[in-house]
Amino acid sequence: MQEFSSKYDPKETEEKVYETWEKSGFFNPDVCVEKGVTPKNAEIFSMVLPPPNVTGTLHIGHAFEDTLQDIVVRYARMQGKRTLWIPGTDHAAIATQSKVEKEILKNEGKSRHDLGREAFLRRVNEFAKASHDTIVRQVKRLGSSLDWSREAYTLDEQRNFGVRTAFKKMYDLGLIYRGDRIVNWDPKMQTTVSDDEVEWLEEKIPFYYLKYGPFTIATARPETKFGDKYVVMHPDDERYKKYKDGEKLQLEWINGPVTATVIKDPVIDMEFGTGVMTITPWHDMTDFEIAMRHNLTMEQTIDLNGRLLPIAGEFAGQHIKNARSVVAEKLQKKGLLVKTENNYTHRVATNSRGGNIIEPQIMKQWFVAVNKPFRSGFFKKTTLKELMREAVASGKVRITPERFEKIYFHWIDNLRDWCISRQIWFGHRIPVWYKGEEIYAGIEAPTGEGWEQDPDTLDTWFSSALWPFSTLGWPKETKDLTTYFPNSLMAPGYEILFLWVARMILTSGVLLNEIPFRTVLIHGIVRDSKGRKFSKSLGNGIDPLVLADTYGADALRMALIIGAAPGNDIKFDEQRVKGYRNFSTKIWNIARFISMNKPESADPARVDINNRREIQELAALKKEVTAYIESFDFHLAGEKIYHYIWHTLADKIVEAEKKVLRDGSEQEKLTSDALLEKLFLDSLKLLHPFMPFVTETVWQEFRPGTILMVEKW
RNA sequence: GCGCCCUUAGCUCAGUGGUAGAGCGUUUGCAUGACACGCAAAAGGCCGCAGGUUCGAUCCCUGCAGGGCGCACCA
Repeated sequence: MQEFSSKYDPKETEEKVYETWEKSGFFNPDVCVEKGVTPKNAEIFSMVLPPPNVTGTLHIGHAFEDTLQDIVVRYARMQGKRTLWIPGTDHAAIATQSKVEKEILKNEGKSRHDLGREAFLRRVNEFAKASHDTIVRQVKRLGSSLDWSREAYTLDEQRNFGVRTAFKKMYDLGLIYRGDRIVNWDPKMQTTVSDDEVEWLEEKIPFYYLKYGPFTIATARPETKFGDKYVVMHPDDERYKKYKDGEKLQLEWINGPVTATVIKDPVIDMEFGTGVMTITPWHDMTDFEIAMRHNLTMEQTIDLNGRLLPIAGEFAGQHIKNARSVVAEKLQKKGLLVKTENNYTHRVATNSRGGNIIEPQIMKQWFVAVNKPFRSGFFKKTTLKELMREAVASGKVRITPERFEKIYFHWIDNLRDWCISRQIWFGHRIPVWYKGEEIYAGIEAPTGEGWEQDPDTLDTWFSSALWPFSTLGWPKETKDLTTYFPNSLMAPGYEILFLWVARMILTSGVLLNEIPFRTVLIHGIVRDSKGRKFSKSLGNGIDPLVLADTYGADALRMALIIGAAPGNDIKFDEQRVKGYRNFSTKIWNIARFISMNKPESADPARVDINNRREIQELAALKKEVTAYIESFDFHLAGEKIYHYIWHTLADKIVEAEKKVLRDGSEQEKLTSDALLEKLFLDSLKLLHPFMPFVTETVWQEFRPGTILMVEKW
């Protein structure tokens, strides 16, 4: 055994240890089988890393997420399971594109159009590659035991083939369609975004009461109402009983006389405002639905750049955000403004990627139909919505903590068709070609002249949705797919339960007639010490690598895990990392103590210690820790083992050993030493999933040539 | 509006149907065969409020208050 240095330096040792693991090949379950570490018929444990976006670097939330997973994976591996954990990264279409666009604009004053599609994409890919390399380095630094030989990227060749295949299959089933529907349009980024990517922000604005013929209507957005020619009220509203559904009225409006039609619809809230409103179906989701129900004509008022169209008369060409006050002014001049309420709380739709205001538009886009019945071998006749619900309701997929199942169902109930086409360049090109009126959807381009591919790309979540099986080689019937699918576990944060988890269940159900994973372990968000989210604008970011370098990745892992009950947010406090750094040192010093005081003739095999109380105590602890890990209560498991090592093993047993060394007989010394070493090494095993680096380092000092990572639990 | 969660020691949080635990912090000793990133000890809590179930509730139920979040969306 080597001499233990007086101080444990995590920074120095951790990188070396990771190299040892990588060289061993044991991150790859097939190597474990080949080398006889894992039996061929061992139970399977498989998982895919939620792929980090290639938009820069990892933050502390990734460190938390990766640690959770690494604990499960290391535990499974030590349990003797055939354990696979696949790494990868996500191209994150819109997020990455907008990041690069901003950078190029800032540094070179050029837009993506100045560069052109091809040159711009080259730039984005370069950026993505650099981010990827940084991310991989970071993930390794934190100790994640991933099988790098199977690394995937949501935008690589293999995954692109999967995306095209998925699109084609769902198109053939009638589950992907092209249609004119209202979508969330970001005029600044010039693209649609899905409902789940819209973020509603509150703002205080004036609320206008306007004279609309015999009615008074209330609105927060007079600047959109030029084309309003339907006036809607509740069928049971006594106040407006004398107006009949479909009745036509002549009235004076912003730019002159219009013919208005009365519509009766029960969505109207009689209590709100005056109980009457006019509708703008082209630019409002609710209005659009009313118009669809009553088969009304719809007219565009705002163009795709956010400017008013000729329908606005004298205001045509004005940007929508400047129009409100001038339109209100004109209304007042015409005597149409009844009153203004100030300080009205309004919710504005913004794009969560970039924060621009959303102006809904009716556009021809590609959608996934969630309410359309279709036939599917396993699920019989169903809809995607039912399929998603059924997978969880039946218990085939278990979401834990359980409360997230309720949230999941609630979301499904309110789900609308998913808009999957984006007008950005970076991403999977939609596998559809046009020639005049002809449309061709296929995995490969059609033969023949004159076909032109759809210029749009797919929502990034469309490719992420395939992740649990695209990483295993689907659509090819690979050995990996038959061996490792469905995945045992998936461990995402609750903020992507809908964006991602639900959609993986969807695609897997349609394309493979199977659930993508058996268990979903949901975790919370890491917040700063004041409870705020980490964000660039607040500048409160903490670099996990700086922490790992200062205190050790082990310490960072412990600080993130202990005190974090499943699914709960955690407030991050650097003090805690420091505390667990001290614990690493403690372990190092126990090792030092044992090696310094080892009797010359020590041979553990010669002494029988099986009946010792301490052995049974540790066995009981092992049982407890195991149960906690099995139930995903890592915070309890980690605390237990931490407490045992420090306050029992070090404080009690090591102290007792000192007495034996001083006063005991030769035989007592041998027994005591054997006992101590056994207890120490066994507790290292229990701690290994949590603090893989110190435990491995110390283990290899005591058991040269072996690797703790693949020792039996 | 519908739904989910939280309220426990100064701080951050675990936890259990039998009147409570950790880390950090605080106080007091201590250079004791590894460790001051340490050792030994201590102080500190009507477990948000009000009812109910129970032999017994911090834990289960109901209501209330405060805080957080999700969905829907109010024109």
